Amino acid sequence: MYKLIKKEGTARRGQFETVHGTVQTPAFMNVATAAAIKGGLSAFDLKDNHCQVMLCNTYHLHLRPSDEVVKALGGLHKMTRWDGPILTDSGGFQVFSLSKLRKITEEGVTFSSHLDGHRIFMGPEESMRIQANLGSTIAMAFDECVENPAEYAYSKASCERTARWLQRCKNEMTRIKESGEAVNPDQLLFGINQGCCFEDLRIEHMKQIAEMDLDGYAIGGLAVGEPKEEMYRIISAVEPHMPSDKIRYLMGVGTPGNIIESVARGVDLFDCVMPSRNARHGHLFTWSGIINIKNAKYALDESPVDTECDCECCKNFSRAYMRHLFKADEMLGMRLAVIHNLHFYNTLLQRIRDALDDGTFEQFHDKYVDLLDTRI
RNA sequence: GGGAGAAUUCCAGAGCGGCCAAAUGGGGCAGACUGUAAAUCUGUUGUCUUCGACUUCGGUGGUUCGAAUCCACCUUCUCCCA
Repeated sequence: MYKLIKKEGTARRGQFETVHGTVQTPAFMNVATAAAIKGGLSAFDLKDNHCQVMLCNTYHLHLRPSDEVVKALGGLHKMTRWDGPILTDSGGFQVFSLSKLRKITEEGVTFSSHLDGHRIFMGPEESMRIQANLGSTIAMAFDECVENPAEYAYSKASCERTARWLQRCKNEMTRIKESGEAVNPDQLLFGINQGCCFEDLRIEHMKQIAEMDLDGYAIGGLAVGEPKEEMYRIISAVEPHMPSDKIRYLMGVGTPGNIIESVARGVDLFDCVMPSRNARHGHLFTWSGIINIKNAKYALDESPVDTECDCECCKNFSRAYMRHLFKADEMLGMRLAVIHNLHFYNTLLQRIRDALDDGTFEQFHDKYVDLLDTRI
């Protein structure tokens, strides 16, 4: 359950209690789509790098190894050896990202598997059943993430359908818990706000789902191509209508600057593939801006990736060595890079919490909001 | 000693008279990435200030309106026979 500790303006410092531990917020969840952090990291690496919540994906795990197998293995926690909170994404984002391979109806969505093309049907009930089998701490409602830009009429219809799907999610989760078949009987459910970039749709939808007494509220469908000013505008429009006694999660966001700006607008929880994916591609976050470790200028640079960082990579190795590992295509380079970026993001959120505790978040914001997103 | 073949832009390797500054890989340089179909994708890679111009395909001559492509010789390398 969410407990607000302190506010600075709209920004919130709080904590979120779950059966798998308490999350200090604002927090960043580390993405482990297929129950592993891409780049070769395990749950133990996440622990070492101050990760609070691991995020896994319903769709991917349903395909492989299948949620029945995960259930047979005792659930995600036992399988991955991660003992903290796990949030499972519902598969809703794949409605968006697999857009060329899908068909949406009131019942749900028919996908083509990205692995072998076979047809898969997933609706609210299927998503809830899969997430129950996975045994995550937090299940996300099955929603439609509408692409941007979108027609108003389509956004409205989609939004209303997502609201109906949410009720079905809630009903199905209740049914599963009552049946005694859930891997985690205390599994929480978060609802997801949609409405594209239309403030009235967003607000109306938010008011509607706020009445459903869910365990947390997410803002979805942002950072999908719209300018960041649009994203901030929507967050600020929706925020006053989000229950203040519930945790708020901005899905799929974002850059360090996006996170700082969104915390300022009242968001508590984030996730993003950016730190891990960009790390695999050689883009590393530092407290002075973003570097591309593959650039020739680092060939003889013996300084660490970031002098302020105390991750395994920065404590032990030079930029020159990291560049070499990337150019030589050595797995170690990628692993160290992912460790560094996740450590950076988790530290970023720690510093944000510290600033909120000290009442100095505004200064922190002004110093870092642009700096951290700058390519150097 | 005799014979056969080959030399192409950073590398490998196409090209075999004009559509060639020269395919395709690799390498190099750079860019993108926001609830992960992503260890992926894109651009660029002779010189000059863009259109365009200029100098390139071992070397030197030659044939031709035109040569990386044909001819002669030279150089180097590979292979075969002694």
